[in-house]
Amino acid sequence: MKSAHQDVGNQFDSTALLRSVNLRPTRQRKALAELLLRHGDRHITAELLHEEALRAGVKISLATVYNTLHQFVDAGLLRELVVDSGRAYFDTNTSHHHHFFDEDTGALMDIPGDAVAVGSLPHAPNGRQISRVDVIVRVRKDDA
Amino acid sequence: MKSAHQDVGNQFDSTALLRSVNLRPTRQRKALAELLLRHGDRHITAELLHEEALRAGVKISLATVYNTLHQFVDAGLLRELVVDSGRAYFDTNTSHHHHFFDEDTGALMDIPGDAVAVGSLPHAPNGRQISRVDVIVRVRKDDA
DNA sequence: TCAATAATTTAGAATTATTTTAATGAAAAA
DNA sequence: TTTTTCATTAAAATAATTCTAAATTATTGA
Repeated sequence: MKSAHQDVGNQFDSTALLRSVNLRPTRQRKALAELLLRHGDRHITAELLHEEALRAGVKISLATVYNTLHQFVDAGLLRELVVDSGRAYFDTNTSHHHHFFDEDTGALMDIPGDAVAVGSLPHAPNGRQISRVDVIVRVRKDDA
Repeated sequence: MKSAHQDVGNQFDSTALLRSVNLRPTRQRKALAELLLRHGDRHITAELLHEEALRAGVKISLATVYNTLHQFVDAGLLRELVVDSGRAYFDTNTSHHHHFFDEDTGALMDIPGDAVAVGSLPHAPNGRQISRVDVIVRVRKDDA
């Protein structure tokens, strides 16, 4: 039998995590943090995460999923990826790395380690500084 | 006085260009080809190109601008860029090069020559082949 | 040259992803 | 607790793009 407390057996302390980035540990934010960060690296859209939360029995609106994802990005818990226009992907891996993007399926994959090396960057124009370098390796079905 | 023929003094033959890629040289397609390809490299959105066409006195609908941009991409006359989710940019430079993206202003700039070198690419997963490698160097106002 | 055919354009409706609004509910501070 | 502040939500609003079906225009072949 399940205990009466809402202990779902999460392996990390989402409350502490949220507190550490100055976000109130609400039911919704804890649930999303657990869905997103419990497992290893994930690439997900707001829409899909919302569906996943609902399937997991979490009552949450799509607007809150959007809000929360953006707050997580601001807090450095997630990184936002732009690979096809029209939808935003969120990546739970915030360390420096690049991506494969499958043009046929829309799937995103991390490129392992430093398998991509960007040599010699140009310097940024006028009063600008480089904030990030994104490398997207687009792949598609082999025509062979 | 202007001649009675519709000779607007374009420096290249848009009709021939369109024919060469199997697109009928309609009034609208010729006008867009001229706006896009007359000058050097451009990065533009459908919305902005539409406004520019209207300002130039070309009667054309936004739907046609979208259709035409995609046809030009398919024909290899343009390249579509994805840099911020929500809007698509089209680049008149179809040769191999990369981009700066100014996160503050939304401006795109070509990165000159081979100022960016991508060393060692990983090979594509399973039955996939690499179709393109995009490098986007995101810049923002200097915090200094 | 001209009708017949096929391709293109268009206005407007529809779609998709996302953001905003204004009201209600929950967490932190007093 | 009570108050204050922050978060959530449903629903409406917005933005970019695509679709639809009708009207127009380009090309082809007599």
